[in-house]
Amino acid sequence: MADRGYPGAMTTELQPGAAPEEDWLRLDRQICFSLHAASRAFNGVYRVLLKELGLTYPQYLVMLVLWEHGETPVKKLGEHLRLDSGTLSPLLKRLEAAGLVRRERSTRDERSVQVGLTGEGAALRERALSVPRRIMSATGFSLEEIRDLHTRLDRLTTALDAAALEETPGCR
Amino acid sequence: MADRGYPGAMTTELQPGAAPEEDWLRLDRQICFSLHAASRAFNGVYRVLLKELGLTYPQYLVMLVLWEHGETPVKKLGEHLRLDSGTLSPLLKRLEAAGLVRRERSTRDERSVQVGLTGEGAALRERALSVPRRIMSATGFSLEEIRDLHTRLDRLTTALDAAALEETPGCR
DNA sequence: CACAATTCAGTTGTGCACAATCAAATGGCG
DNA sequence: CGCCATTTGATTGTGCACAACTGAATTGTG
Repeated sequence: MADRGYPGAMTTELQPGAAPEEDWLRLDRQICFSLHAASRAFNGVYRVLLKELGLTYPQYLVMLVLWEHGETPVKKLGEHLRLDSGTLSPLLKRLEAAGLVRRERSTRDERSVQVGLTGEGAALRERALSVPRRIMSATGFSLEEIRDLHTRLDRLTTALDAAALEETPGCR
Repeated sequence: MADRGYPGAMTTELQPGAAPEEDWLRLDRQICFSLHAASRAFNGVYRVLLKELGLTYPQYLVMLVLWEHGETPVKKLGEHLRLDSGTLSPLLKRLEAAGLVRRERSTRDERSVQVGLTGEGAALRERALSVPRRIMSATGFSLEEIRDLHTRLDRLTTALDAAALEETPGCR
């Protein structure tokens, strides 16, 4: 414990191109790792808050989409949340088993499955209203800071997604 | 796709305390979600880069610790990475099966298991040296931006961890 | 119409995250 | 010594993430 801080910061002043690759290895761990850790820390707080709603964090994300947009096909849910059917199918079954959503095949296109809210699922929204404020206060960040962080993270995600596509071996 | 931007930004100007809780719900999705998405996007890029090393991202994190600190007990690994034995035990077994690490019970304290590098595991470090630079370039961020982001994320993680402890029902 | 390509959800398999529980080893105390 | 709390890793169970594959339905093309 108590190993916060930059392990590379003590060795060199890190001018671009001047640091040996050794230092990058150490700094790197801090970059990717801090994001990883922040994501899990967020998950931990949500876990506590959402337990009283009977939701996991990804299930909460699905409910947010349904509360905002109403009935939605699985495909669209996946686009909103960037999740594929391998993740969504079992997750939606659990939400259905919990009585929060309905799943039924579209009559127009038999390939599509429409996901909608049950009365219970729609009612849960009221109890979820306090969650965002409590999360906000848990971060200790101001609204402006959160916005700024959000902008940076979105930029990061866009860049990383693009890089992953270029880098993928069978894709050039 | 193309739903980047703040869904709440069009409705109100979001002065603290002035926005109705409805808007918080929507803004919230963007905050937690952008972090979640960034984390998975990072994971995606690492997945591509690390495939040629035969490592997953969490396995790479373990190797980073071992390359930096040498032989380490499981307990210490967990503290460095904030992971418990339920995650580490099977992960380490896979690394052992891949011939990259050794696991052996300490002779001093039979409860402790020391994890060390094999020759192959130590040699892998050379091939991993280029990873951080490639990740850096994938983000498109400057060193300064990365540092700044790192600082914010660490602050966020610390605040969230503290909040989770306070919020935990059986802990007050 | 027939047939190939595409779209969409589901299934399977692997791996990570974490809570809960267990068992063995250790160390302290009477 | 005998007993008990603590430490430490392992195990089990649930749920998410994602790749690869399956199969049904739809669409495009000749």
